[in-house]
Amino acid sequence: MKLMILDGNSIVNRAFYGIRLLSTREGVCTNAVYGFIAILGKLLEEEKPDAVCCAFDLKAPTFRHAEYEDYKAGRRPMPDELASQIPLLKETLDAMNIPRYEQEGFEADDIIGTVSRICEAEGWECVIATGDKDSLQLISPRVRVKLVSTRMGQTEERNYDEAAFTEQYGFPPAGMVDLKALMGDPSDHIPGVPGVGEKTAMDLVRRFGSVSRLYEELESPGIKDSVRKKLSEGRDKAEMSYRLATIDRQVPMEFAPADALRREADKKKLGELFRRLEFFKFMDKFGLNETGEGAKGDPDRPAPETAWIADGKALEELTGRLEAAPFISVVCHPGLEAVAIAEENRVSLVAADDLGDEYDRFLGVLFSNRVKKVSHEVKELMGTLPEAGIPAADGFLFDTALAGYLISATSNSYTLDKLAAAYLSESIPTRDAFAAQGAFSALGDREAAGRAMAAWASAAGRLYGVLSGKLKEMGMTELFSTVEMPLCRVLADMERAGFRVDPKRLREFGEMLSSRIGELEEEIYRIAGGPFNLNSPKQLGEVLFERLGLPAMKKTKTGYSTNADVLDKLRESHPVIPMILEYRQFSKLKSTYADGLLKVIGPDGRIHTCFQMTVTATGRLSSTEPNLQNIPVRTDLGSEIRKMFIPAEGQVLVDADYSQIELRLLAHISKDPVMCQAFLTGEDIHRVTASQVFGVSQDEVTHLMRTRAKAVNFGIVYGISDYSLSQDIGVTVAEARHYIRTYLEKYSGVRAYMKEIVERAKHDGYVVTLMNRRRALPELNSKDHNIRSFGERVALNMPIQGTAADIIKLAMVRVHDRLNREGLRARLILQVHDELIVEAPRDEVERVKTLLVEEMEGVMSLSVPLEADAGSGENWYEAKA
DNA sequence: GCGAATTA
DNA sequence: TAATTCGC
Repeated sequence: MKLMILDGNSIVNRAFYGIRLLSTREGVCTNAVYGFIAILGKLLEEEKPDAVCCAFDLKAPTFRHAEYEDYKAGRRPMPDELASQIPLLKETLDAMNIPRYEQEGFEADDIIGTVSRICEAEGWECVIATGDKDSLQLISPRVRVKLVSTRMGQTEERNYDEAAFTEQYGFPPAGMVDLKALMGDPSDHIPGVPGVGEKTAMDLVRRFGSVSRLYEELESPGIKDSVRKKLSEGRDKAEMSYRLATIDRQVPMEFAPADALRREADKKKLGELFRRLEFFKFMDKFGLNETGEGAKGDPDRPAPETAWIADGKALEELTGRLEAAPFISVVCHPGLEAVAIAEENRVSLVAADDLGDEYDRFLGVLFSNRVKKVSHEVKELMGTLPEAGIPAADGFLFDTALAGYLISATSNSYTLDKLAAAYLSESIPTRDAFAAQGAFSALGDREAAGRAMAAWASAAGRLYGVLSGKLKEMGMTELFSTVEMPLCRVLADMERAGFRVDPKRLREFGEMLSSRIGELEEEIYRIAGGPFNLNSPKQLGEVLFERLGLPAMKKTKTGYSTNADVLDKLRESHPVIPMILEYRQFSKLKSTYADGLLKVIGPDGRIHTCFQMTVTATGRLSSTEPNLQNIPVRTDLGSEIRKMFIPAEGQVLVDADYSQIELRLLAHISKDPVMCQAFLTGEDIHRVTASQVFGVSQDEVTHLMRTRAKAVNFGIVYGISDYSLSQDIGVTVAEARHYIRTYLEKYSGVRAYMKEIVERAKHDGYVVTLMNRRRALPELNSKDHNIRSFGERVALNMPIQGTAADIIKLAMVRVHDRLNREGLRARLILQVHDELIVEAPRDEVERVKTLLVEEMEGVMSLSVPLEADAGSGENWYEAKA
């Protein structure tokens, strides 16, 4: 029989320092518990012990403190982020039915020593899992030690039995105590013999076997005089150290190995705990995801009655109820082969195969404005419905993903199963359970898919109650229903419309780039003295800083930095540098833009980006597959790409953008008189800033001053640090700090705002935009100065950037609405944070320009005007005024 | 500062 | 995964 005993404190420590900080969406730190469970799982799998238990230290002083007051005095206190996890870990072990032992006056090691002694006595094999070497002294024919370490989230371990130990140390395990008695252990504050280090101590233990023998034979000629002197002077210390280092194997505790025999975990408790800690991976691993009693948040709630709608009569009844219900929730199979509809306490499954033509008619009613629906990822649903002949789905009350995002904008996913776990304490299948291909084909398992869809529909309906309550408490109901929900339709339409590109010109541009890239490559290899992979920063670094001997200025984690900043400083040092910079620019344009865009042109000759509504922490949208929000504009060559974005035949592109929206919002929010004045009189804000910061009149502002002032404005808006600002404008950190200080002296309203917003954020734990969009800021309470500073910059920046996001989103909803209402054929096709692009029939251009400017400027009335400029043209480059 | 894409 | 570069 085999027992495994874990050194709880030691392993949780390794886990904590070996895994980056993780926390739940409510900010509870979980990395140490997570790591502990991962390690435990691995150990159990490898060792398959018959019994498992865990030993912990207690805070109370031990017999060792009585012996030696400095004992462990030098230990750094446990960080709060770890201390808070210890109770969670103990709760986890309890739920797993793994006994834990702790004893006042003793350390975990003593408990381990005692447990292992009892095991030996009873003929059990004992495996000690720990991160510390202290336990190595316990090794015997029946006792092994597994030394656990974690590196970059990977668990590594070394096994020590008698043979392995003796091979490594050159003496038997018991000598470990003698070794420590001589060399000491700074981490435990065991003094050892002064002047005797590891080398000497190892040698002495190997030769004499033990401290007592050593002192008996102290006069032996084999000991150097200097060492003999140290030993004889340090005898007291050696003896005390010996006692401190010796593990007490006689802790008074009731223990029998059979007490720790493995038992099944308490699935209910463990499931609840893992849900709370958001350990969804472990839930699968521990089999806690089956819909059983243990998985339900509310055991009193009866499972909803689920039925397939198999005939016309049942369908008719359902249809009748839908229009009468205050709301229902809907989940669709991605191919629309089936839908699940949850009412208050029943779920109906409707499959295309069962109903023929009636199914399509049913979908028509279901997705009309007459049926009020809750669903998940409404924009995506709106994107698939046109394929089923429903181009204008309507009547969506609530999107659970969007609500989840507004409630906590910094989570990394808002899948329905995660929302159900977080807000209903309920475990439901993931989307794969029904979204897989072919669930509704002849060979598919439609029952299983139906069950999963029913679970989703039912959860979505209940999430509506919970999440809408939270939105209301947080004051975001209006933002949700006047901005985010309506935006689903706007974005779905924009995605479907797409942006036409000119593939011929794009290809030609790519070919031009290719040939220049080829020339550059050849020339660079010739100068560098041989070919290498230019796209590999690692190889480039080696060539530049080793082969060519250029001075390396910056390093990255893995080697030399070769970014544009670094290379630019080396521009004059070697003729190859400008070529590399040019190569970089060209290959970026070619791979990301020329080739990248060609790959995603649809059969309609247009590019359909996908707007993400739940990604950014500030409330902005993001754009993927492809990202149309980072099409080049800054350089002449890059902006060529914009000439390939064109309108449909007979149409024109209209482009409108906000002028300085973020700085205007800063002026409005901070009420800074100087900044407000600048915007009210229509001055050049960067010039004004330069004149303020450099203390000159506006006509005396030089180009360099304006550029730097612009960077400072930019820095304030994006919340960058003094360090990043110094990098940006190429001055020292001290100088950058000086600019910021002067800036805040001149714009004293901004300084006051900064102070106030940080204080409020600290108090509330979050910041909000003008429309009450929220971002939580746990960073402000960090003990790490860098993290706290980051939190402070976010506190300043998010209300500004987030309000800009609110404003343009509302403008989009209104523009979309007005284009439709006024019967125009013009369509919104793209948003780039402060810019809207509309494709308009030639004869609508002027009306559309006016409409865009009116709606964009009229979103809100602030203490400074919101200004938008519109232009038009035959391509994006031309249209951007 | 953030987010996306490409490349090794 | 890390480094780089594009946009706002």
